[in-house]
Amino acid sequence: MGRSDKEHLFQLIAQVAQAIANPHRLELLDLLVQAPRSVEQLAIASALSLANASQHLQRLKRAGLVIGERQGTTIRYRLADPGVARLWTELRRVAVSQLAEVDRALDRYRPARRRFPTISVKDVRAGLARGDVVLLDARPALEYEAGHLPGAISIPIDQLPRRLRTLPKNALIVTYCRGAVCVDADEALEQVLASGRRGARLEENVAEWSQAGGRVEHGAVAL
Amino acid sequence: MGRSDKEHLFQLIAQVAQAIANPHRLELLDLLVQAPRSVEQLAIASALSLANASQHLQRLKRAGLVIGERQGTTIRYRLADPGVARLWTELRRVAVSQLAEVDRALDRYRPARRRFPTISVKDVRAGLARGDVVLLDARPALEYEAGHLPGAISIPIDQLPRRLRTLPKNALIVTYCRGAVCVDADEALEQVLASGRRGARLEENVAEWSQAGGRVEHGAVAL
DNA sequence: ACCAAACTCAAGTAGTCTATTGAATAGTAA
DNA sequence: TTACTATTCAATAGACTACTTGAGTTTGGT
Repeated sequence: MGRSDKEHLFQLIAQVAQAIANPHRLELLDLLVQAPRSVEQLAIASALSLANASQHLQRLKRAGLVIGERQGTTIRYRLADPGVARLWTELRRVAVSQLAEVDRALDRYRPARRRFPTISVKDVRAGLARGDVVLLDARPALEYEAGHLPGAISIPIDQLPRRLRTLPKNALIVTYCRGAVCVDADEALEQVLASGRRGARLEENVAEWSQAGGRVEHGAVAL
Repeated sequence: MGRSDKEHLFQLIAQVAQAIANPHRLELLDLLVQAPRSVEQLAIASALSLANASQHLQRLKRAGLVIGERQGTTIRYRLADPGVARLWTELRRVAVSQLAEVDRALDRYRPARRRFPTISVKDVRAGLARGDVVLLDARPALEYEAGHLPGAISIPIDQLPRRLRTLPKNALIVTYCRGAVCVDADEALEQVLASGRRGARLEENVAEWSQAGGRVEHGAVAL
């Protein structure tokens, strides 16, 4: 139990940090927080070459952050533990609050984020209980099926233009997506507001909702 | 708001992760979670050369994780935000729970950790309220002064042999130190138990106690 | 048995990170 | 001014990391 044991311990913990110390691997994690996926799906979603995505995923696997399971001919990767989602959330929070540069990058990526109203988890819960809030999940159907907020309806952002008119006129339409580093809910909210409806954005994602004690529903899109 | 803005955003967040992706910088952070210190103090405590410690600290500063303030001739580094301590805690938790290798390294660094009884924050609170628990802070006095659990007494591990007899015989002696990656509380507990007293170790450190809603006391050693 | 699909592996190059050394700077004290 | 202390800076060699390309492996279908 000397210094070399201590160094070894910190060395191992640092290896986990190294695994998340790469922008592409963070994007892969952010995708996997939403839903398990195959290597090819992940490569496409993150605009990586197949071999590159595979290698990044293996690095995450070696660090114990994700698990890859063979399902017939494909390999399905998923988060190894909900703690991994918490780690990613905490990293994002620190980065956003401590580096002004990250805040500026967020403004560039999500130019509308300060213009639009936001709403808290607590107020959404109350609104759902009263029945005067409609929760709109703007993510791809795949992610909605893997887990969504109770009572949320699935309208992937690319389907919203033709399904906008099905939304009630008198409710508050609350949009959400993958969370702080995702624009889908912003774009959905833009269309909602442009249609004359009232709306707000929930900043949290499904993982954060769940961490805040919220129940998560699974299963197919209700039609 | 295209892919390049998204890539830039992930790039910046990854820079924060890179800052913690080094064993020496993690050790520096672990020290700074306990108390602010000068470059020289940090270099000595982490067994780094002065120039090397300085460079690592600057990297942490650039990532917004620590702040360095000139105080006369020395520069005092401290955590930039309590969120940084949470990030380090979360990283440690994920590493310990997901990598069996980390668990083994912990066993080597803290061989007694499974032999000795542990106690939860909740039970310590109750025991303190009843008055049948003595809380022993085994860290250096500097760290005790920067913040300790309410009612804890300071007996740095190197002073324990000669102050052991001042501890009551009939109370439960609960030891704590910097947390999961620190052996001081183990060593203190070993001596406490060897003296025929009852004892237990608190795994949490001051930062985690505080995150769990506990109050933290500041100020000099009570004699 | 053979083929195709979905991944993984190996090797190479360009780029990045680390620790050390010795020099430079900013405050303090005489 | 000068000397001294605490810290930072600059340069460098050696060690890792990332992405690409092309070849290899495993599974399922025909």
